[in-house]
Amino acid sequence: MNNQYYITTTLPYVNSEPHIGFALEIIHADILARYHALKRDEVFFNTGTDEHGVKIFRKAEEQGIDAQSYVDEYASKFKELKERLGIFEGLHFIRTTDTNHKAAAQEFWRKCLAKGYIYKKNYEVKYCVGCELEKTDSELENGKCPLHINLEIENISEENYFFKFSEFQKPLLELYEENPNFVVPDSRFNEIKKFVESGLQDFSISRLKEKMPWGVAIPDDESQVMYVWFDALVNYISTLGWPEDNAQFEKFWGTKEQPNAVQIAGKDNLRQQSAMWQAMLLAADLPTSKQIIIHGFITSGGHKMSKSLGNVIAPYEVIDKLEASGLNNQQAIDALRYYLAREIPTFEDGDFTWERFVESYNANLANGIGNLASRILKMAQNISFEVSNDILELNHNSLEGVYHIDELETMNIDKAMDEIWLSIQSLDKYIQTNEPFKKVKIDLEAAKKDIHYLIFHLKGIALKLQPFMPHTAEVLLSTIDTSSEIPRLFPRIN
RNA sequence: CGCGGGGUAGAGCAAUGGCAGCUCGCAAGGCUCAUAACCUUGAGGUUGUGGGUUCGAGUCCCACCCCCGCAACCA
Repeated sequence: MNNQYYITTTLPYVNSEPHIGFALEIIHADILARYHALKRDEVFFNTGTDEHGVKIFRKAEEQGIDAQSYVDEYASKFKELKERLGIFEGLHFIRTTDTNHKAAAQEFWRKCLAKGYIYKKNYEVKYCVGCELEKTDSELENGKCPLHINLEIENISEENYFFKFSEFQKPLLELYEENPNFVVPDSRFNEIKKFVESGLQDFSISRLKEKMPWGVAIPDDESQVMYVWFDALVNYISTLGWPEDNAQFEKFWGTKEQPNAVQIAGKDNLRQQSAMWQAMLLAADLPTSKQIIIHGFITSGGHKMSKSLGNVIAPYEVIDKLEASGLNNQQAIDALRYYLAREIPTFEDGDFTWERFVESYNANLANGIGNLASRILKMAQNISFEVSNDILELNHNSLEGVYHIDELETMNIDKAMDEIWLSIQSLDKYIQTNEPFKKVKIDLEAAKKDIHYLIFHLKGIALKLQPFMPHTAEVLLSTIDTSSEIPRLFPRIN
């Protein structure tokens, strides 16, 4: 049994406001982090912000402020996610502009360079004179800039540092071979295997400083800065204090014999996390990750969220809307957490619309757990039910000996919640079948037995809800244990 | 011949080759502890199209149609 649990999200790029897709990722990670903390594992939970690169440099220029002030402002917005989404207390938040991160990225670079995996090469840049910007192939249509069809694209050659990705085909395939659960779900694992099998090309990992100074300085070369990807990926270990704090690094990141790091990422990040970053770790002679969990995207009304479609959903917007419907902040957070964890399939794309949200909220939170708690607690109150010791002593470690949720061990967050809602349903059925509300008038002892059964199992449900909906779980637990005033967990909304 | 995922009830999804199911929504009945909540029952399907294999196909094979991603230095 492992006593250390490391989990990290990817770092969102700070060129826009927090997006509900990232809320999904951090909430998934949070559920796993909380789950392991409840199992008494020592948890290191990392997130942060990716702050270098040309896009940010330009945005700051546009706004007429320096890049550092620009990223400072955005980083604080992302830091707020912790409070605004009810994230785990011990969350570590790293910024790629942190001094220790930059130093770590440079040390990482030196290691790769020393091993001979970094070299210089001419890099062909496609440049649109009209936009005065570099363009990638995917941005071009028929070899022309779609915004300036009348202009020819110019090819400019510049010297960049390259990473010898091509040398890692075999090592990566071996890594995949030896770790049959390296990437979940299987469909994504197959996708990355195919990609690696099809051949790897070295990629550029630097930019000319004179054109784009907003990056980590390259050791012993004043003329270039690191390409944002290279420095950003290093955050997963710089957050642990690598390279200085080797003890903490090994404790949480693990060793070559026993890798320990779990990473969660969106499907757009499959290659970067499960191939490029792993190759970089191998190049630097460091342990690889243990597992990469790939989640899907949230669509909005069946379409990819995009600014031009105007269907982007911000997590704060959902919370504000719920508060306007009469929920308090904590209830709103748990309601959002519920939807993201249960209604969005853990490994697939899922849809978010306000209509679906309301439907699911009313069915499962208001009518489900909310109403169940309310009817059970009311019956208990009516007969002045006294909480017995076996109920008081019930805690998360007494659930089948230790805290354990099967479906969470395999990262099936939505399925884990399905199980909980099956229990909720079965308690509703129990009440209907046994009718303790009738027994009260005929046979008080029998009614007490039923109510004891109900309260006991309601507390079990509350314990299982802890990682998913921490506030709801806490309210339920304290209400049961202290027989305090009956809360209305989730009022109906419309 | 670029790669991958998908098409099943109004919506969202599930079904080792063996009676096509679940949740929401909808309708009827029941119950009164509860937040017009809860329980039971019901309606709703030619499983994208056309072939094939098989005693038997949503599932396997072939062809086609449609949708959605990705197509690598755009993080």
